[in-house]
Amino acid sequence: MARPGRRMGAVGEKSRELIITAATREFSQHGYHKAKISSIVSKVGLTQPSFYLYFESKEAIFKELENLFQSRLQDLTKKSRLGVGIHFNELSTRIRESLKNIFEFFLENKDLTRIGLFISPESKQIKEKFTIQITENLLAEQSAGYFRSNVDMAFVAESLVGVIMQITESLLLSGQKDPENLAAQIVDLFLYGLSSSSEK
Amino acid sequence: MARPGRRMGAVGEKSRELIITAATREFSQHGYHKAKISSIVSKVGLTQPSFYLYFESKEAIFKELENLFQSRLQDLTKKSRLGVGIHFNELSTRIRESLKNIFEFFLENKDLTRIGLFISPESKQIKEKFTIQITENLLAEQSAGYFRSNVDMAFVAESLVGVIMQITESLLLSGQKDPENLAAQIVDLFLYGLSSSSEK
Amino acid sequence: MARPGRRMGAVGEKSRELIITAATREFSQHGYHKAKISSIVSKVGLTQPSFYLYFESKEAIFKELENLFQSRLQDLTKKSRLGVGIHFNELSTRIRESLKNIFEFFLENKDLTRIGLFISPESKQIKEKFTIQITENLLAEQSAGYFRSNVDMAFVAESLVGVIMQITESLLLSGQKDPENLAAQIVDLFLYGLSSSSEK
Amino acid sequence: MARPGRRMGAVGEKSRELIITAATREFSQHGYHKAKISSIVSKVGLTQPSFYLYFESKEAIFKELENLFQSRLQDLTKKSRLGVGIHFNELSTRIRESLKNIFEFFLENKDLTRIGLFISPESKQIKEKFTIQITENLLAEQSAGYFRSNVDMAFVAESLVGVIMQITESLLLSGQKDPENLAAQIVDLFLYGLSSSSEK
DNA sequence: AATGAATGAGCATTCATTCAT
DNA sequence: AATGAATGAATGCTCATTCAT
Repeated sequence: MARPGRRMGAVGEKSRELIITAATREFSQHGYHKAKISSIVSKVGLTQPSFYLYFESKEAIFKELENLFQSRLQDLTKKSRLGVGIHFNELSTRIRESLKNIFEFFLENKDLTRIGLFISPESKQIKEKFTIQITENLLAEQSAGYFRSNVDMAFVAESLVGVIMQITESLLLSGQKDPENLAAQIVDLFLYGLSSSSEK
Repeated sequence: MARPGRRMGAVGEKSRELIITAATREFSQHGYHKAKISSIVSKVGLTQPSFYLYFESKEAIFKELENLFQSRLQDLTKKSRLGVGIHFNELSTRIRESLKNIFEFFLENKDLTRIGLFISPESKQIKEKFTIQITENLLAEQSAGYFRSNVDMAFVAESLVGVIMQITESLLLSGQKDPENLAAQIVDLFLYGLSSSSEK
Repeated sequence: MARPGRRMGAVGEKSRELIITAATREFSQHGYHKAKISSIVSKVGLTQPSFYLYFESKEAIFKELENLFQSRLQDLTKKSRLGVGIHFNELSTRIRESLKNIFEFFLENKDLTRIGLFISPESKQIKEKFTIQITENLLAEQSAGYFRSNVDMAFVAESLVGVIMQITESLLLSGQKDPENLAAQIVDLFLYGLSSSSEK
Repeated sequence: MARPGRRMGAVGEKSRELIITAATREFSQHGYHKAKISSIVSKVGLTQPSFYLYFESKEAIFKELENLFQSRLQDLTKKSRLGVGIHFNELSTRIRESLKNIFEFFLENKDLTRIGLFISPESKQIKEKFTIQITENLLAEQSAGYFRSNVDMAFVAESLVGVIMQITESLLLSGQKDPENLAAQIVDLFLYGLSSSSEK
């Protein structure tokens, strides 16, 4: 059994950190099953047993990465709740800002994002929590009268999450578009729809 | 695509079919790596080597399932191109119908859908092709004046695909909502958006 | 169990013959273990089970080929015993003739020869029997005064067999030299040796 | 050539050595295909996976044994080139000595020799190289006037190699004759031939 | 005379994990 | 803090062979 509660000196701390980084890359590139401990550890210049000095198991480090992603994402979402009483004009700006922040986080943490959103078997749960938070935000905004009252915000949240996932995978991580741009397009689409009658 | 050089009678054809079905379920439940050939064939009442009578390898049957999903999805999407000159009123009905068909297909082929959309490493490519077809459909509709001209249809297609994926995973396959309902909500959201100014 | 004692019609006889030929080639090219029944039989346009109509097993057909080679080789060697009372002058001619016959047989039956001499685990025994026959022939010739009396004919026979094997593998089957030529060189070497004192 | 990237201490070095020895025996007795990794390692008191700590694959260790045999044989042959200007009387003694050394090497490395000469699919190439070296040695000796000028030394080398192979298989490895004896007989035969006219 | 269908038996290889040092 | 050495457990795949038709 490994010693997860072990006291660590500076060197150990550094090794642990390096393993985390290497593992993030490895899992992101090869997926959970094809990722090899031996490969992770050799990138850092250590041998296999050293891995077990810092982590219980392959699964354990993977879960740690999942959690890391999830908690950072959560922090980000929490911040994005709109304050009450903002002007209607500011609305789209604020939402756009929130989305931009999320995309920027994804872009700055490509590998971790790939793990959390696309590789982890827990991705469904991760997305669910994400969806719930968004739903709450949207509901608040709907009560404030910013949105149509006859739209199911839970459904909108699911949709928004879907769009974010897809956009992230195909346009963001590939480098085709930048956060600002994507955020703007999403807001436009979700606020005004496609109908030619809403042409500005 | 059976093993090259092997002739098959009715019994063999049946066995092959049964293996396909069992494999679809196995891959859907356990993912590619954890799926076991032994498990697949034993469901059918055969032994391991029999598998290799009908398929080259584990990878080969998986690819066959991927292709099966993709080609069926493609057929479905092709059919959904709107004819020219329909009334504006019919538009949303027609789109709703198309979405409903897709969701119904997903629902009737849950396991295959899970493989094609969520398990296959090719899912990105599958979604890309799907997106391209949708883009084409949308562009035709945009030229016909049904949609705002200042919206990037490629982006809308990506978004739509994202929504379809997410909705499928969280609301459709879980049995929470039915195709009709989901199709209607999507159309409403995408056509009119959230803005309270578009409240009907 | 197969039916080796089975009555066969003309068609069966033909199939059996074709399998023998295909098997000879297959074993010659790939060795015993890598040779595949499926491969043999498909060359003939039959399916695997048909093989067992004519042969007990993979091992059985291989043994049959071994025996075929051995008995043909034996016949050849028996014929080459020199008649008594030939002139000393004729001696080398007669030996040369015998060797030429052997090489011609090898050349006309390349695949079978490869099996008998180089592939079969029984090749040692085959060569032993061959050696014994040659020893007998040589002893008769030695008693007749053709050869030095202070040379061990058993040893000479072993040597001769060794030369024949090596020459066959490296110069004959590869097509570099012809039987006549090889036979002549061997006779020259074995009769007169290398010593410059025997220079003619 | 150990597994790339693996460091080894004294214990590992020892294990590797033991596996080499066990493998040599196993391949020699059962041939390449019937030799089992499990059998090899269990002789050493290790389990299957340990094998892969020291060797890439079954094929890799076999090739290593082939190379080992070949390089040792080459060293031996190189040493046996006769110095210039030796007395004619010494000639046969020197050749006899060389042959004796080779036979002694074979005898001391029975299993390795069986692999290199009789089991390896590369045996033909191994013998070819051996033949080339012998040819060179013989040519030098022929130029020095020790041998008849009208004999093709390449052919003699092939013959000599053939004799050595056969004698090794049937008389040496079986323990029937000793190196000294065999060397003497070969020299006698090759130098003076059988002809009763060369009777001493 | 031939074959479609199926299987038993076997074997190399991979990888996460442990432990004494 | 790190590692050399070793292993348990698992699994995909091959091939000769059988048998009912």
